[in-house]
Formats: sequence, structure tokens, C-alpha cells
Amino acid sequence: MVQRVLSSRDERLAESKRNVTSYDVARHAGVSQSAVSRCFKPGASVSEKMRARVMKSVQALGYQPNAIARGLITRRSNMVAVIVSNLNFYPEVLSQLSARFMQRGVHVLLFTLDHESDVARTLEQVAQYRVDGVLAAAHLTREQMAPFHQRNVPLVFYNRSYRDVPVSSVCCDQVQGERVLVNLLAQSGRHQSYALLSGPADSVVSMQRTQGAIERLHELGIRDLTRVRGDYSYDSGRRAVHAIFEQRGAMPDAIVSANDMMALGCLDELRHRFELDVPGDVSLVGFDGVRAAHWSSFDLTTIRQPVESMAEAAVTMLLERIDNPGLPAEKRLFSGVLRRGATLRH
Amino acid sequence: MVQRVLSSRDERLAESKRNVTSYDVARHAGVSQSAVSRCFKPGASVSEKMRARVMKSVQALGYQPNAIARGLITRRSNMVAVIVSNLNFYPEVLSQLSARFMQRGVHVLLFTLDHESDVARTLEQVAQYRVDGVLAAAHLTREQMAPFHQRNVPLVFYNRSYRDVPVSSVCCDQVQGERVLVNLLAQSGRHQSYALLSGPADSVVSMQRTQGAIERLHELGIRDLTRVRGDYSYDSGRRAVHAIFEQRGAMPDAIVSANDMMALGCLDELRHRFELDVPGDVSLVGFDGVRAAHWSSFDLTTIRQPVESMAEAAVTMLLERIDNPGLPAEKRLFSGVLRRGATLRH
DNA sequence: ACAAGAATTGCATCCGAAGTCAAAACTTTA
DNA sequence: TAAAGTTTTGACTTCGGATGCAATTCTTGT
Repeated sequence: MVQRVLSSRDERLAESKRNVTSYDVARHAGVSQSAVSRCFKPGASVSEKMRARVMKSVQALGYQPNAIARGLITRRSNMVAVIVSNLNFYPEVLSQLSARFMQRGVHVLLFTLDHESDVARTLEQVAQYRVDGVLAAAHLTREQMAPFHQRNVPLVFYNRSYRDVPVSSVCCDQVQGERVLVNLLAQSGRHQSYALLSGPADSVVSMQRTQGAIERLHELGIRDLTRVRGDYSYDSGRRAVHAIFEQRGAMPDAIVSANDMMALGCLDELRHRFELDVPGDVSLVGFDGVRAAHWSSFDLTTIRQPVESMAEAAVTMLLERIDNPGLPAEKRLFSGVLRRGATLRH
Repeated sequence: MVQRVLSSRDERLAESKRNVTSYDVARHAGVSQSAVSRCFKPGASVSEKMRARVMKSVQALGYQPNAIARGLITRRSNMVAVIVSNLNFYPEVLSQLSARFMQRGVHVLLFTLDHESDVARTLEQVAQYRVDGVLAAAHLTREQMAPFHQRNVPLVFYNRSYRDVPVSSVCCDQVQGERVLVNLLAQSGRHQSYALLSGPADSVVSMQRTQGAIERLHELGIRDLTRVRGDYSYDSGRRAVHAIFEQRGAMPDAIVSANDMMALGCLDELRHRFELDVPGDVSLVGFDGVRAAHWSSFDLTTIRQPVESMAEAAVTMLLERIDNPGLPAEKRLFSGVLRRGATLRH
């Protein structure tokens, strides 16, 4: 008696431990495992009667198909890797990408990189999970991309473009955006001297923005230009103001920052430490269009990256290439949208 | 001749298409598949000679073990699901969690929720991927948790605690933090009238913070209290200031905001629209300790959540429970850290 | 009612690595 | 050098679901 009770308890326990499989469902419904499998494949050849019968057992047992097993046989994990560096800076991008992938039933395996992370090891992990595609908002060397090309794993870059490598990317036109900003500054006729605050030396985006600004300033015949470097952070923006001041002995008429975060740092430092008026004493422009740039304390003039469009494009491009591996690499370039704030004299 | 060339090209193509498996390596090295498998299992019984031989073939063929197949047989996907709502608000949390999981060789399957996402469907997906554990920085109903308990999938909540459900969680002590803030306001002796800005009605965190504040204000005999509600966003903070003003016909001495974002919105609206001085005319406190709260334009008095410690605790708790499913549920409560800014009269 | 055709179902096999167990190879000891 | 003990290795099975193909059932037309 006691034994029977125990054994029945054990059975129940054992069953609750082990996951319900399609075989369990098949047995319960008195059909074959294939039938169960087919009931979960849209468009498969299953009669209504069969489907109803199977689904009843599915409900009864609480069956959930095992995506891992499915992935093994179909060679489709239905997962994509999203690789991002400095997640803190652009949370909206990840948020957008994730939402759009989820909406299409694709799952996101997240990999974050920072200066101290082992990129090679990370990419190895990406490869081992047999993701169907990779969306990289991080810099990869050509050698690091190679394995994906070899294995025919589609790769789309977000805001990183590689001039000489035939790889897909979705970017915001950094150069054009920066030129628009410089034009705006120059047009007002009130800015003779400039400071240019770049991002990290290894950031291609920063390089492009910086290049765009320098080029346009040069074309306009502006020679009074001070250059300093930051790391994209608010604090580095604050520090940069001091660096600029020390380098020139005075503030320039305008500061062009390679991103909004640093611009906000500049703004705060100019106003609160140097007690200068922006835009009265110094004009300031950023790049990105982060939320804080719109706040009334700042109201920064900047170029907004069309994050929604870019994320949509990146997701679409990646999924298209997963469905159709033959598609050639493609680079899509979106124009930033000028946002006129109140940090610019006219 | 032409045919041979074509066929050899085809072969190469075919080979590059199909992933290299452990069988391929075994054949190349002239050993059994088991041997190859063992070479990738730390601590397995393999001779040095064998390992060297296998690894040479591994290199030659560019073999990467298939984590999906491994997961199927070991019943360990080495993936955890991280479920977050409103990713935009607390990017640091995800960033911390992701970094810490990666460091320990665990992969993150990211699920983001927003008001319009289908939670049930999302959780179904989580279940289908047979993740080893779930870290939820989102609200789940008891019914939604049940499947995980049944399947013995450890579940740890981040900043959501369920009084009556024996589920693990890592939280910041919202009530205590709010009481500290209220004490601080009251101690200065200059705040008689208060406004309390809550978060969304369905946010437990907001409820706790609001409750903490109300309780303490009540204990201190303060009765002059206006209550308004926001949605945690900067803009709703701005709007709230108007709501408060309309409701009382004047500004209170102090505004207690349920989070920093709204507090920053209040601050900007008070200063720039109402042209009031903070803290001269109105004192203001927030909660969270987001980066922007530290910026010199704001310098907000707030309670900083110890994100690093909390993330570390959450990750550790989850992984411990994966390795040892017998561990009981545990709730860990961290105290927030008071940050005295300049938004408070004394 | 029956043949021909269409739709449905089940059997067997496969995906790729891991674990079990017995056979084989290597050590040690008497 | 043979026996006993230890380590290494390989054959085979397993995880859970998908799919080609043959067998079966259901339609339809006559």
C-alpha cells in the first residue's frame, strides 16, 4: 500500500521533471509522432479531426515543442545574434531591434562587447549557437567576419560600413549630417572660430563625423579650428571644454561634438562651470538625437538618426538574406534629420 | 575537363554550405566520433596524443561544436532568458546582466515587453527554447510563472517581489529608500506641503515607493499632500507639474517623484516653464540614480539603486539555482544609496 | 458499388553531439 | 613474462522533432 503510493508519487515526479515530448502527445492521442509534428507545422497536410484530437492531448499534457530539437533537424535556430558595443549609449537601438525581431518571431541572442571583452571568444560562441544571422552594432575586423561568410551566415552591420568589404549595412549618413550642421553654423555668419570634439579614435562613426565636419569647414575657408578628443560620454564632454579652453586660451564661437552625450557634457560645463551663455557666447551642435537632447534644459541642435527606419531596414535586410542566401550585400544609407534646438546663434 | 572543374567547384561549395560536424573531424583524424566529442569535454578521459591529433583536424577543418545539438542531448542549453520591460528606462540593468552572464559563459536570449506585446506568447517562446533559467525584470502573474515552476526552470525576478509567492528575487528596498527621502525633506523643517508623483498604476515598484512615502509622511503628521500619477517618462514629469499646480492652485514645498526620469521632467518644467527656483521655491527628490540625475544641470537628490550589486546577485542566484535545483527561493533586498544633490532646501 | 484520384497518416530515418559500456591498449607488479 | 589493474578508445544508443515515401483512408465520378 505504502509502496504503491510512493511509486505513484515517484511517477508523477518523474513525469513533471521530464519535459513532455511529441511522443508523449502521440501516445496520449493514439496517433503517430509525425502527426503531432505536423500539427505544429503551418500548412502541413493534417485533417481537422486529427488536429483537434492532437491539440486536445497537447492541452492535456501541456506540451511545448522543443525549439532546440527542431532547430537541429531543420538547421534553422530561428535565432539571430545581436552584437552591440556600449549598450549604455544607444539603448533605443537595441530596444527597436529586439521589438522588431520579436514581432517577426525571431529570437535574439544578445552579445555585448566592451573594451575588455574577448571578441574572438564571443564570436566563437555566436558561431556555436548556429544563429541564422548576425546583426552587429559593433566593429568587426575582416578576419572576424570571414567565418560568417564562409558558413553563409548573413551579416548586417548597424552604423558601421566597410568601404572595401562587400558586407551589408544600414547606416546613418554621418558625413552629410555633419556637413549640414556645419553649414548651419556657417550660414549664421556669427561663427568664425570652431572646436571639434571627436569620439574615440577607434570609432569609425566618429571618424566619419569628424571628417565630414573638417571637410566642410575647410571648403568654407574656415581655418580657426581646435580639435580635441573624447570617449562619447557626458563626462568626457565636460572635460573637453577645459581642454578646448586650455588649447586656445579662449572659447571658440562654436563647438561641434561628435555625439549628443558629449555635447550635453559641454553644455553643462559651459553654463555651470564657465558661466557662459549657450548660444549667446558659444554655439553647440551634437549628433544622434538622443532623448535627453530634447529636454528643455538642453534643447540641443543636432542631427537625429532615424532609429526606427534604420532598425526596420536592418531587421528586414537580415531576415531577407536568411530566407534568400543568394541576395547580394547591400549598403543602405539614411539621412539624419536636422533638429533645430536652441544651442545655436543666428 | 570542364565537368571536372565544375564538379570540384560544386564539391567545395557543398562542403562550405554544410557545417563541419564531429563526424567529419573524426574521419579526418581517423578516430571515432566519441573521441572528438570527448576532446571538447573538460576533464574527460583522453590521451595527450589523441587530443593533439583531434585538435589538428579541428583546426584543419575549422570545426565548431554545435551548441544546439549538444543542448539537445545534455538538456542544457546554456542559455537564460532575460525578460525586460521598457528597456529604454534602465539600459544599465541589461548591460550589467548581459556582461555578467557572458563572463560566466552563459548566453542571453533577450525578450523585451511593452504595453502592446503579447506576454503569453512571449513566455511560450521562452519555454520552447528550453532555457536553463529565466531572469525577469518585468511583471508576471502567478499563472504566468507556474509553467516555469512545473518544469523546474529557475526564475529570478529583478526588482519585482511577490509577497505571497515563493519565488526568488533581487530588489532594491523601495519603501526604505522613500522613507529616507521623506525624512530628509522633513528634517530640513522647510517643507510643509508635498506633492507625490507616482508611476504607472500597474507598477509594483511605483506602488511600493508611493506607499513608503505616504506612510512616512503620515507618521510625521504631514497632511498637506497632493497626489498625481505619471508613466515614468520625462514628459509625464513635465505634465505632472501642471497637474499639481492645477490641483492645489499653487506649488507645494516639495515634490516626491517615484523615479528620476519624471523628477527631471518636473525640474525642467519648474525651472523653464514656471520660472521657479529649485530648490529655492520647490524641493524635489527622485529615485533610481540614473546617470542624467548626476548631470550638473540637474544634480538631483535621489536614491541610487546599487545596480552592480543587484545584477551580480541576480545572476549568481539564477546560476546557483540552475546548478542546484534544490535550492529554495530566496529574496534579497538591497538598500538604496542616498545621493544628496542640490534639489533640496536645508 | 467500384475504380481512379486526392488527401491523410505512419514508418523509418536523420540532424549532431554526448554518454554507456565493453573491448582494446597500456602499466604495473610479482 | 604473465597476470592483474588502469586508462583509453570505439560501437551503439539517445535526445526530440521533421520529412520523404509508402500505405491507408477518403472523395469523386460513373
